[in-house]
This record gives sequence, structure tokens and C-alpha cells, in this order.
Amino acid sequence: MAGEKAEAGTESGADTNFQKMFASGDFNAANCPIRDVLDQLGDKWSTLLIMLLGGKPHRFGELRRQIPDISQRMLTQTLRDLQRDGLVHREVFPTVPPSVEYSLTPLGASLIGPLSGLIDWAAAHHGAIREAREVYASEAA
Amino acid sequence: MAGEKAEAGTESGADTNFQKMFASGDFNAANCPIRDVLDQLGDKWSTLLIMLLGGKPHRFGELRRQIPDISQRMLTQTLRDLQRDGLVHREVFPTVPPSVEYSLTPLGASLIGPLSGLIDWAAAHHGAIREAREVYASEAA
DNA sequence: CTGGATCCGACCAGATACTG
DNA sequence: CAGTATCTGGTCGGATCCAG
Repeated sequence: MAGEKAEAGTESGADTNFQKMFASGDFNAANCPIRDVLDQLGDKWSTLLIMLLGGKPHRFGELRRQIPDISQRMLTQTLRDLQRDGLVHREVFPTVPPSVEYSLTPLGASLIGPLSGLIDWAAAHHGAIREAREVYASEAA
Repeated sequence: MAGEKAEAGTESGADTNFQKMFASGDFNAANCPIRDVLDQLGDKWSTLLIMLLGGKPHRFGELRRQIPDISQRMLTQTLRDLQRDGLVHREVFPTVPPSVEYSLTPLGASLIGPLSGLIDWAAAHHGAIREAREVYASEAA
């Protein structure tokens, strides 16, 4: 299969290197770097924390107050995962009582741009999505 | 549902409008449109399917072959969710045997851009992330 | 104040079998 | 070919108690 059917997409034009990578045959979701990264970002709290830390560094309790509906367990765990991936920096100040500050690493900061693009899209179209959901629900009935 | 309609502040800066929205107090993750949308996109297969359909429409079995490690159940379910959100169009051809074609709606196509931004980031930095993970693992030991 | 550890329910997701 | 239905295990995530 050597056919170049790129022109079929007409105006899409944004699939770019994804289609190329996918067509390269060596995909199969196992060695897929996208999934590897998106899996973490796709969880319930990661993106929210990243955007929050993108504004300014936060302390633990500060984050907990900013996100009322996160449990302490999930906050700890998500922060540790992000730290593990090199997106978040954790700094402990040996004060009494102890305080810990979380901030984005340069790698984490570089994610803000692309992530904002997606968030902007979500904000812009979530009305249409909710509408589509209601239409679908009423059709199903 | 008390007062939908989030202004979303058009689109200008990157992190700016998120911080603005967050600071506006009208956030709290309950009425957060971001979470509403990202929740669906963040699941295991949505983004993959969207990018795939962004290339060209696919039939059901075609998608299943393209993604070997998706179960038939998850494929059906994810497609239905995307259709419900108005991102994917489902067209049935009453042939024998029956065939169904899935394609992106204009709304779904508009997502390709922002999503590609994130995917490009993932592809570009996933090496750094894997490296960070190994460092973290060795430090933990 | 910042977490670790544990228990436990809820939901996600795969395997399998069956239908039109 | 394109699904639906059911059973089941694994993981996510909240609540609570405890420690430094």
C-alpha cells in the first residue's frame, strides 16, 4: 500500500505527522508515545493541576482549597505522578510546621501552550456539546 | 442547572483566559466546562479515534483492524459517546451485508487542530518524560 | 501542615456468546 | 459486518485513621 491519499482530507490539513506516524505501521498502541503521555494527562486531575500550577506555584493545602472536590489521596497521588514524569517540581521547606511548594518544571511549563489550545476549544464548544447530548438523549427516548 | 453559558473570554492569550476564568470564582469543578469535555477526551480511546477519523471516514471493522488492542465493546461504546457529543457522524448503508461509516462532524473536525497541538507536544517530549520516570524510579530505590 | 496506609465501593474495560 | 448482552476482574477514587 503505497497510495498517497492525503488529498482526501480536503480542508482538514491538521492531521499532519500523526497520520504519517500511524501509517508507518509501527504503531499498535503499545509503543505509542501519545498514549503514554495522554494516559496521564487524561486522568481526572492532572490537567487541572498543571493549569493551576501554570499560574503560580502552590502549596499543598492551597491546592486542596482551590479544588474543593479533590480528595487528599488523589491530590498527593496526582502530584507525585506529575513529579515522576518531570512536569512538576516539589520543594520542601524545612520550616515548622513544614511546608511544601509545587511548581511547574520547564517541561511542565511547555505543556501549558498546547493544553490551553485544547481548553480553549472545550470552553468554546462545550455549549454545542451539551446541546448535542440533549438532542441525542431526546432521540433515544 | 443554574445559568449555563460560560463566556469563555474568546481566544487571545494562552494561559491567560484560564487563569481569568479560574479567578472569576465561577469555577469549582462542578460547573467547569473544561472537565465536562476533557473527561470524555481523556478516556482511553477517544482521542485516538478522533485522530483516525480525522484522516478519513472509517467503517467499523476498519477501525477495529487499525486498533488491534481495542475490544469490540469499547469501540462501540466510544463511538457512541463521540456521536452523542456531536463529534462523530454515523451513517448506515442498508446494503447486504450492512455497512456503517463513521466520520467527523464539523465540530469534531474543529477539534483536530488543538488536539494535534497536544499530540505534537507528547511526541516531542515523551522521551524526556520516560527519562524522568526512570530517574524517579532509580531515586526511589 | 503534609502526607502515608488501609478499607471499600463504583465504574471502567476485556472476554465471550448471541443477534439481525 | 455490525453490533448487543452479560459476566467478571482490575483499577480509580473517596473516606478515614494515623504519622512526621
